Amino acid sequence: MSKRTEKTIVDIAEELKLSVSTVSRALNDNPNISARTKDKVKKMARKLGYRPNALAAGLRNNKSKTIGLIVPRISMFFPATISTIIQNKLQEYGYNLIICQSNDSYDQEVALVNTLYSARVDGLVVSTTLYTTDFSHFDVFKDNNIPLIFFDRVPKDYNVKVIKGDDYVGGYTATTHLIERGCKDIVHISGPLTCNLYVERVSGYKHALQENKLPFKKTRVFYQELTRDNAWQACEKIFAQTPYPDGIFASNDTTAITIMEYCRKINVRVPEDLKIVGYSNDPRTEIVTPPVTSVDQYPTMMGERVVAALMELITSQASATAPRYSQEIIPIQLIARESTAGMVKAGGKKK
Amino acid sequence: MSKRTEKTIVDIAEELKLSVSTVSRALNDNPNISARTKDKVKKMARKLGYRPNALAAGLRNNKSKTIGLIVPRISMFFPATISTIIQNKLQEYGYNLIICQSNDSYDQEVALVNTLYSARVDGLVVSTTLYTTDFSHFDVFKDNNIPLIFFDRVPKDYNVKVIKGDDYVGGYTATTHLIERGCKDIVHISGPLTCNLYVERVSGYKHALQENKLPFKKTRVFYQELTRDNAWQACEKIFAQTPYPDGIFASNDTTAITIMEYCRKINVRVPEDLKIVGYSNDPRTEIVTPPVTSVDQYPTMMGERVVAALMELITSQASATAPRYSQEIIPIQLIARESTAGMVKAGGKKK
DNA sequence: TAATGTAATGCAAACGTTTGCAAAAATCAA
DNA sequence: TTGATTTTTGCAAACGTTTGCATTACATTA
Repeated sequence: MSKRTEKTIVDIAEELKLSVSTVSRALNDNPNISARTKDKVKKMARKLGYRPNALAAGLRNNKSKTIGLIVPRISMFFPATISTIIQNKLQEYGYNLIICQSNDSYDQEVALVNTLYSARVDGLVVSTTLYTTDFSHFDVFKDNNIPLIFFDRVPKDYNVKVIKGDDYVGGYTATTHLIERGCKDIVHISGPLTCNLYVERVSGYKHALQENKLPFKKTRVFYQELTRDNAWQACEKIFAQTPYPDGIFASNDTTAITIMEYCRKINVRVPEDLKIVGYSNDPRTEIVTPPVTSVDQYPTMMGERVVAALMELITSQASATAPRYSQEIIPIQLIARESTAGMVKAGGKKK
Repeated sequence: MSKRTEKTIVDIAEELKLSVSTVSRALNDNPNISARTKDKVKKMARKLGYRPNALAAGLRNNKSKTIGLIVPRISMFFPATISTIIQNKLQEYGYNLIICQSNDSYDQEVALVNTLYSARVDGLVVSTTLYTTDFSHFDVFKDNNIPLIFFDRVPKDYNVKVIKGDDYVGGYTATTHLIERGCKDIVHISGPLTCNLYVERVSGYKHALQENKLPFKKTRVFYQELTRDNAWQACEKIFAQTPYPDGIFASNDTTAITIMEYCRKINVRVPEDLKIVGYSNDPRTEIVTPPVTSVDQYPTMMGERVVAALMELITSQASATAPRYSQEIIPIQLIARESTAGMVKAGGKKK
């Protein structure tokens, strides 16, 4: 193939009548190489167009200066934002990031974990699939003491470093907000309970109802992948019979926005007849009419904390005594917008 | 560090009293290893928890089974969608993808190109910075005959494989559409002209005007980074004096949506008083009120073509005779929505 | 000038694979 | 059985770095 132009430190060494070790040290600014030699070496490196081979260095050092990231999909606002932060922060530390998407498929996740291990990443950051309940495929990383961090969608009962949102409080806050605005019959559209964060949000929802002496009705909670299609279908069920609910707490913004669309179609007014709260504070919540109340998860903060924690793990890797797991909780904040404005009318509404 | 649990093919070989070469071949399904040995080897590999070291293999083979991708940012709809496609497709071919963001900074782009080269990626896919006009930092890849593909934001006057949208036709179609809907005074908000695709769209805009005997006025074209803030500021200028335009062709959807927001604030009705066309067919165009007409760029098709082209380059790499550059153009399609509905009123409008 | 200490460089092994070539083992025909 | 094939395995070098240890060059002091 190519024109054999790949220069190595050996070429530099020969050119300069130095040994490869000296060249290597010079390029790495090793203190016991004289300034003069360093200079010569670097000049020659530039002149020859030398490019370090990270594979070789990685093999020798047993570290790749590369971090793996697995998220369900990078096209969703929340993971996308976090990926961006992680990527940019990591770059500052001189690390590359291999971003992978599991597409919410357990099998793909397993496969990715293995190839990332093969790539000898120096750390792995994961937000799991909706359906990951067995985490043993991550054992390789634990067993080999390679930094492993989960964020947002984190494992239950698997000892590991975790950075998550305050989902219980999120669910509680969203529901309480609806109640404060006068809602008495609140539907909750949740993700599947295989994913623990939804369990917590449901639990927050439930407690808010209890605290306000409102009944928790099983028929008022939906568990489904939070896609547009599913949201639409849920609406068809919800509005197939009266009484309509007067509030909906949706566990993501896609769902919330879709519900609004449906409401427009069937002439249910938001917020007058129905109040809606979404989750994640996706920027789309601001551009729809009316703007949707949502729960901000501080993705920037979460991303920064992930990188900080990762770097701690990496630097403390030698002292294997440090606890390699802990749970860190990022706060949430409810952003009230028009979709939950005003008080609901006394009598409620009907078809 | 770790507990020295890293098993290698040497361990397998010793355990089985075979040579490492046999083990290596067995694991790679080399045809002249007997089925029996292959079986034994694979079983033992599993038993020992062997994980191939991609770095070592990469060093030896001079290929990393990894592709680099540089995009301005993965949080924007178009590059995000394409990245997703590329990632998923590449996975099928057994390649990893290192996704990097230049954040539209030229210096970062240069740095990324270098580290990706160091990582010895087997190919590089790029959508450049808005401000990249010198492409010499990509020479390393060309010189070493490593597959290099640009998409969407592609270089001008730099011989390389290019897959781009039909931006001239896009600009032309969007403008013609506005004219057909009755607009006579059309503002165009373009990206900076350092990025060639905007040059082409402007040129399409211009020709559409000419063809319809409408004057091209310099004061009616804005060149700016297409952010929300800039869009808002542009609106302040545009609507600071009468007559208002009756149509705006914005070169991205963020801008189009922001304009609509501004119009609502100052009580300009869309589409009655002003018609708006965006670009990229971001899903947000569908959820705003009114939905925004936009130009679909078929990101899925583009992503698939990128991967296809990449694979061609990789497999034909040996035969360095194949032309390593060419231009492929992905069609566009105007998606008409409410923001350009109806005919504009005869007399036009004013403050 | 010799002795001593320090600063700078070199040697060679190692990281875990793959692969061309040579050698051994198995198979077959006579 | 022997020799000729064919199938299967092994040897050893190579990929481009880094690093512990040994060695050389230089500077300093007596």
